[in-house]
Amino acid sequence: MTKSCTEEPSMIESQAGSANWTDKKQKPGHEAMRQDLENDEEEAVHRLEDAHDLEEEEEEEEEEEEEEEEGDDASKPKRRGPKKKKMTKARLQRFKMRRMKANARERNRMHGLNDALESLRKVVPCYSKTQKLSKIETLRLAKNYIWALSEILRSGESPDLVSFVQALCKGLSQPTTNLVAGCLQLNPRTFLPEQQSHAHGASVASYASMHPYCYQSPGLPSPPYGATDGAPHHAFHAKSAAHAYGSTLLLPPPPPPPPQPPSALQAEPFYDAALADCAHSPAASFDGPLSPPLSVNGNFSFKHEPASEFEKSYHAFGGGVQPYHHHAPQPGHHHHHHPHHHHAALYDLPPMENVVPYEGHSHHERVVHMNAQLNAIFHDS
DNA sequence: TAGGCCATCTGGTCCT
DNA sequence: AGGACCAGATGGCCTA
Repeated sequence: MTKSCTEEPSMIESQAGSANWTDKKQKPGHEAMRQDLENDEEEAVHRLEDAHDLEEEEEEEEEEEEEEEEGDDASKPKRRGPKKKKMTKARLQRFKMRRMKANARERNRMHGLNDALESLRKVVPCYSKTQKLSKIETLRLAKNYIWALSEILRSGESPDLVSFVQALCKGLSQPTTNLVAGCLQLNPRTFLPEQQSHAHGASVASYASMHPYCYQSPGLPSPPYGATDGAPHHAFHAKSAAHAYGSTLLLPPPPPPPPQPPSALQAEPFYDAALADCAHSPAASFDGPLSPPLSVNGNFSFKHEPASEFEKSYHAFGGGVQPYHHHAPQPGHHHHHHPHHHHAALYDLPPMENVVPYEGHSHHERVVHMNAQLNAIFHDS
């Protein structure tokens, strides 16, 4: 960054409200604040735009001013390079306006990013409006989730619950791991090596057979892949699609959800929004146009990461004990909404009662039901 | 108080 | 030139 001494943006930092904005941040929630900021921003921009009319006149004065300045500054060494223009009032105004517009754009951009992240939260396990996963944990969980589902398609086998949850939790912080386990109603003790044999007794598919009505599409919605490139749309093609693409796994859309008994809906308070969305439109929980097919390359594929810790622990849902890295980042103890304080530490052998089901029970059931459906597809076709 | 998370501002870079 | 994207800096909020 090359700052000229005459044009010093940091000096402008008191611009029309940046100080006010940070002050406001203290009070209301972020959502309310967002609106406040935008209002303030608009106001200020308008003010500046009004002031813009004056610029033309001042512009002419500037030229003269600059000439003068050149002359009487003989004591200082002359600066080489392009002549720096003095920050006159008009220029200052324009700079402020540019800066404010850029700030507004940047805010909107970040809001869009956050909205996208929020929609991602809704389609990975453990969504809750009130207890949000952090951004980084959302991304990690989503990555694991994609990988796990891809693996189901690739192998055509139903993973056992423990392995599935382990896969989901790979690389997540301890609190989030607890959360996911609780969310999927998995006894955290089953993560322990000595408990593995018990836990692996029940497969996802067999669990699904006991909970046939719990699948709901928002948890595993019709994904945004495959619609733009002629990839198979019908779930019936899942197996062939997965095989056809070899190491680049493409996830076909999941089968349509089975009929929902009213009870299943009622049991899903934290999916209400998603369910409502789904009621209006099957794709309502997704924003914008469909994305290209998901490629499970790079981080996920065996081909590219043949010995990753993730893969090893997962090993085709055969199960494995998730190692706990004590240096793993702790996502924090987050505001009012952070989930981490609501679940005892998984690795600390909490008493069972400390690990409460996460805001209902459904996602796990959706997952297992989906697995059962995938299995049915694999074995019937 | 420290640390995690977050929103915002900011200047640089790249692209159209 | 202007917008999008990015990363660094800053400061607030929250919990342990």
